[in-house]
Amino acid sequence: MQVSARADYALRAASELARAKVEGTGPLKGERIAAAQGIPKKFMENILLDLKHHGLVRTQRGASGGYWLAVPAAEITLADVIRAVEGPLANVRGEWPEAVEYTGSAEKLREVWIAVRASLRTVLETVTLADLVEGSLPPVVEGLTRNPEAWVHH
Amino acid sequence: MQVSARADYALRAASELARAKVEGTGPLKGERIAAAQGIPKKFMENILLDLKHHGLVRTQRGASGGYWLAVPAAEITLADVIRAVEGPLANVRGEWPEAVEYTGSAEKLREVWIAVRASLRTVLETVTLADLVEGSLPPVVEGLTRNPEAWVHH
DNA sequence: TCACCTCTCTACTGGTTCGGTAGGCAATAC
DNA sequence: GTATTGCCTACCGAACCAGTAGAGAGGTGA
Repeated sequence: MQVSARADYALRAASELARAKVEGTGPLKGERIAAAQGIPKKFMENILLDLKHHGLVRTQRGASGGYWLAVPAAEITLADVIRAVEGPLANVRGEWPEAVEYTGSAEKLREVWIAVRASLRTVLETVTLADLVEGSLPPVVEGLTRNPEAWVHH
Repeated sequence: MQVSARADYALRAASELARAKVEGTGPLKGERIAAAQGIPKKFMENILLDLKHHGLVRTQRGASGGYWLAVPAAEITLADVIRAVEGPLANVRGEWPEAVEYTGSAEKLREVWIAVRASLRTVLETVTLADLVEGSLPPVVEGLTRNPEAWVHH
């Protein structure tokens, strides 16, 4: 259950675009975003292109060009961004959780994967880019982070 | 956010061992487990060896040998099995969620990853191998699967 | 003691993915 | 027309993944 560099970079870049959107400054240049978040520039261009193809981002070329969000930051969830660059949020050996076949004592595993995906969604589909910019997460998510136990790795 | 073949196989094999434990039949041979779950035998031996090294499984060699759970099935969670074969449940670009540094508008991402990990844990640390065998998941997890929306992929 | 069975361990391999780079092309502004 | 910026495809090395191989060690039974 790894979060790839690609997904992480995409979210960081998107958060920069969200801030620019909220603050009303114009298009952000790739150079600026990459520098602000410490992302290799060419790699990030690649990633932002994916976001553009999925309709999350708009662009303009030329001297006064750059990138900006296609819709308000509050309408883009983190799940939207991740799906744009990585495909489905959760899958089992390359298949959708509901597509995997289990036999005998393992039968309930399918439902477990469904539950896993659902729990991922409750976080990633409720947090929006606007939440990142504002610095306040939705109550459900905030609640998960309150438990000190959540901050230790096992 | 992929579930690897290794983790999937580990859980399936473990569920077979759990059933044998609950039913009180003796050690299970690798051959039997592999056949029952359709797992390549040598690959599965490899995986079960990991489970053994982590103290989840005991073994005996020879004609009347086989594999069995080291502790009752109700005391082994799915998270235990996954961690034994894959390491940490969730990490961001190879690091623990709480170790990743974010700057500016991306700062809240760390808390998001913490929440993601916490939500994974609420599923994988509550379901035990005994639950799989009995065919009844804990209420919290069962609840997640009840929502029809959880069964569609986006 | 011998034969046979089953797990143990290390190494290997072929293929895919991942993170990142390169470079030419297309559009925009001045 | 020229400088600037994004667009797009291709490429590359390294790591990882799924699976295989095979010799060896510990058991059992005769």
